Amino acid sequence: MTGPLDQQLWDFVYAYDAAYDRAARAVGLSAAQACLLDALTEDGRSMGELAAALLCDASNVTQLVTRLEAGGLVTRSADPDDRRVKRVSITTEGRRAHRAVRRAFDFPSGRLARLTEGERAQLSGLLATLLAPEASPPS
Amino acid sequence: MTGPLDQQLWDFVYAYDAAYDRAARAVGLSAAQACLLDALTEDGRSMGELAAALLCDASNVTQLVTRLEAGGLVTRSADPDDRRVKRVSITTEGRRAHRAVRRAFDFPSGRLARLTEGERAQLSGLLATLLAPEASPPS
DNA sequence: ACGGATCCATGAGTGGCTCAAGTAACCTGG
DNA sequence: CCAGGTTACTTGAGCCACTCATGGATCCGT
Repeated sequence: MTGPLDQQLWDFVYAYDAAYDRAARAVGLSAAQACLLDALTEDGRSMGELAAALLCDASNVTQLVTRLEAGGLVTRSADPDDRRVKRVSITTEGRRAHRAVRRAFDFPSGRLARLTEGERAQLSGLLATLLAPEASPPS
Repeated sequence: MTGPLDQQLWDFVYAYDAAYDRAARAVGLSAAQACLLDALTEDGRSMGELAAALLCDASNVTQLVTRLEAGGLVTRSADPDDRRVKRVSITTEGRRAHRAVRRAFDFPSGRLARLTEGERAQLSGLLATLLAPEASPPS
């Protein structure tokens, strides 16, 4: 019993994803790289923290950071208190790229601008319901 | 001026994507492969039609179909009327896998079930506004 | 100081994706 | 009818994201 709403959701998510990908690519980044930069708003995060934030393997972060570092958007430095830990900092150019992606990613703001203030409030309420954590099953 | 609604949209899309990926992977497919099977509801589509439907390169479709064919979910056959064209058909097992993905992808139905009928109608209306094509610029 | 745990890197492997070049089949004009 | 252009797909090279297994360095508790 798959209704038109399911299709609308699919289409919306598809458009959203495609828009983000285009925004990142316009700045010369992949979506994953843009996400990593976004996770670096809080500067000086460790590789492990980034992996946790991005819900992926630490090894994946290593490679993403390596590529971003090669592009000069990010730097790696050993934590003085624990030399196992590498802290990643975003460079000035990295910050610029990050802002450029956010600017190019005009899909949400552009589309939401079609709604009235009241409609946005409605949507926010509906999303809050949809996003609420699952009811946890009894232990 | 990025508000909480933007964050909610991001979170929703993220959860939606992750759920689809998990559903596909639970059946032993990638998201892209599941999408291709989904595009094969209309059977006997050509490679080119699939590429157009998936908005990707024909070469990409070749590889996806090759892998799906190796898994026995799909077959390739030359079109008798135009031997350049390859028509792709979904096999019985392919149909089964496709149904399994749709069943495992319970995110939309599960979450939408939290809404009342009226709320779903609201959401549908909002999405219709958000998804409407851009106003075309004057020629 | 030893042994286990933690953090990260490396290497191998899979897949998705793109572009450029190739091949086979079709089609059209002379 | 056949030469040349077009179309449909494949192949190959290359990049990136991602995972898993392994390894090396550092830390920490006993």
